[in-house]
Amino acid sequence: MRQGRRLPRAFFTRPSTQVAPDLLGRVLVRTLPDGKRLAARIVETEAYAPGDPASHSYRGRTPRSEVMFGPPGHLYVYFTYGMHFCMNVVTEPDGVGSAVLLRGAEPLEGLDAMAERRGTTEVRSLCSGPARWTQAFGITREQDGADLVRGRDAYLLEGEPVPGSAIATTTRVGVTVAVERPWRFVVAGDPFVSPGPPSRVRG
DNA sequence: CGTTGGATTGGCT
DNA sequence: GCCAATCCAACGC
Repeated sequence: MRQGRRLPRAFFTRPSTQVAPDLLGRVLVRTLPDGKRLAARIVETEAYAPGDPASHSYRGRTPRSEVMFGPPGHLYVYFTYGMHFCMNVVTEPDGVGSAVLLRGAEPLEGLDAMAERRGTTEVRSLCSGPARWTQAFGITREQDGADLVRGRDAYLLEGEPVPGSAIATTTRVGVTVAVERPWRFVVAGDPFVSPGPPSRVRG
């Protein structure tokens, strides 16, 4: 299956609210330490913007959020709830704290390795949910800051972008502030989207 | 330095 | 539907 070329730096050098819907249909590839390759098609994202009270960048640079303020096209990985990792794609120019949370994907390649890490063979439980996906892909603190444009650990391929008419928006999951910003983007009706708030298809 | 609660998940009622 | 698991960032004193 052909997935095209890597997404270039310029793809990420835009507002997170533009990058988030544009990431749907793209393919995240992971090279495990043993050389095995995993791939999945993105179906669910969330945008976190500068000045956004829900963003880790809202209160300025901290050791944790530092990568968010760095150059675009890098991975921002954080640890939460004492046991889970979540991964983001850094957006906007160097110096701006902005990113897109990767929340869900359709497994394409390396399902056996994903199932082993996840402890289940249920395909819809492998990468549907931000912490499930990082576990399936073996993404931890060690990949925080990884360069998706030039690196080998993880990268993004063009895949097939999803047209606006097939994208639905909702409020962000688990976010109690800034509910007026409907910045969760999903492929409408896709079975690999995790359950979430009621969605509305874009016009 | 102590407290609080989180961009979650899975198991149990 | 409810809640425990389990770390640590951020904030207040």
